[in-house]
Amino acid sequence: MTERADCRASTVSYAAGMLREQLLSPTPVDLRAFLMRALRPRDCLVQVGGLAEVSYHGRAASTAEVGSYLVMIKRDGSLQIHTPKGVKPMNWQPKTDEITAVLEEEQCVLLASRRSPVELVRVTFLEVQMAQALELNEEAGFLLTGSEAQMQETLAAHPELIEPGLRVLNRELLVESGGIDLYAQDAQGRFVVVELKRGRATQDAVSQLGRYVASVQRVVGTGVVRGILAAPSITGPARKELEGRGLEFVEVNALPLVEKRTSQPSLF
Amino acid sequence: MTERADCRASTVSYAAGMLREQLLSPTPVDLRAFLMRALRPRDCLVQVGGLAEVSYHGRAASTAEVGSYLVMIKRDGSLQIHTPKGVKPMNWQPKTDEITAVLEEEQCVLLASRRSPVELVRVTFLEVQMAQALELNEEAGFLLTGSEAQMQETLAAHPELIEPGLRVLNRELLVESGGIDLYAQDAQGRFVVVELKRGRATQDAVSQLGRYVASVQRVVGTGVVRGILAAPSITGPARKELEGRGLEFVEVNALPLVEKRTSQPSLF
DNA sequence: AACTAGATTTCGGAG
DNA sequence: CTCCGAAGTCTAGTT
Repeated sequence: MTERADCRASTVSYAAGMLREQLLSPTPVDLRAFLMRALRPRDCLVQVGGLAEVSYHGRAASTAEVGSYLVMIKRDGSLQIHTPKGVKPMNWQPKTDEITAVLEEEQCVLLASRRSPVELVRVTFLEVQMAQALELNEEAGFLLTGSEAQMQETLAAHPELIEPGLRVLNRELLVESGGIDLYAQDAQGRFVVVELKRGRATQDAVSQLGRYVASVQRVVGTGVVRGILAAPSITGPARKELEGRGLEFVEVNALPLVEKRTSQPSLF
Repeated sequence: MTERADCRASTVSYAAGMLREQLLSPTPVDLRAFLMRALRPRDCLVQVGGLAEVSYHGRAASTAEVGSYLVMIKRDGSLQIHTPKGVKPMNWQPKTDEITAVLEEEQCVLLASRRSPVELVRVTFLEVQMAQALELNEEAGFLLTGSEAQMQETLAAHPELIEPGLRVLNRELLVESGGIDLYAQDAQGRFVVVELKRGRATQDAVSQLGRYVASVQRVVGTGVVRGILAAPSITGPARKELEGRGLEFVEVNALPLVEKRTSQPSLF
């Protein structure tokens, strides 16, 4: 108890380093002041953890009863409210037009609002244990491999991986119903629509391919238009649907095999 | 500088309260010990912030150069690595089968692995500023309004909102191609497949409806099967596709009515 | 602003 | 375990 009383006053501040400021068990008044101070410059990541009540009104509406939540506000004004489980926040706001902290009935209330769509997240802090402002400044390069875009690049350069004699005419060709991943011609000169999926292909992918083939068919007229779904695998129902529609499946891998590392012993 | 030196040693521990333990600028050895200690019981939320390098191998592969990141590990073993921007973490793992901290070349390395799919997130901490274990235990009720499920409930009870004389036979009727939101019969006794969307209906929704109608058609045989897409609005191309397939669109509102609160003045 | 489609989508539910 | 579909999906790209 005395410890907690002590904590109330404790504040850590460093000129340099990552934890710019931290309050333990602040009063509503102190918390509000902290939030205003920490959020204003929009240059650090702010977190508040403790007992709170959360409501959201916008595209839908939600309420969360009093519980332990961790609120995170990033420099770009994005907000997320985490529960003890799961990657996905309980409530969030990708972009905020206005974010304020007010005092209401002796409690600190965080309001994050957005126009277009009109949305409001409201967090009522009842018993805050920790509030901190983190400096998270060093941004660095990030590289992702294995996306569908990369797969498209590879297959555009090596269409023989799909079928011998295939020649790619277009990538991302726009037709009325959307964008065709690869538009090609086969060895017999027939037009081919290729739809790529980086993961297991579903019925949705078959529908997509079907739409594209129909669009091309309308333009091409009488000639035969083939449709190929290229993916590492396909679900059972999707295969049935595909075959029923006279479309084809070709197995291709999104990730070009990971080389085994011989330099270091594997940890697992 | 002296402050930072002081911090190295600083440790906060409380029997009760939310911040169970916190280290500022720990050494790799201390950090590893902390992580093992904090992660083992799987009863608190662990965060580590500082300079790190991150790599991911699994469904895709990614590498992030040395930068400032905030690592969050929840009780359920989910992991997320945040940059200063955006709701979505740079790297994540929804569930982890094993999570360990090891010392490698004098650095603390966090390894989070998963089978099915095989995935590994690897975080090499170079200069940690803050590591903390938060108690985030009070779980509470969460209620979301305006979901498609609620819309389905409302319309199942009041099918006349879709069309006079409509009688609902089934909700979530499973056919080979998926689950039909509402299966009904119209005033003329024709079978009706209703697909609901809480937002603007797209071509995908039309495809979905088309698949369901086809499935029912195969079962019913000769009789006419109608397909109705019920949503607050529909995109242009989706409407064209819909009409081309002989399907129908009915405008319904997702959110019934939000009661006005008269007890408190609105904040906006 | 509208529309499309990808995503390491996540998450939950049914079989 | 597979499969399916919703989601306040988010996010990026194009018209």
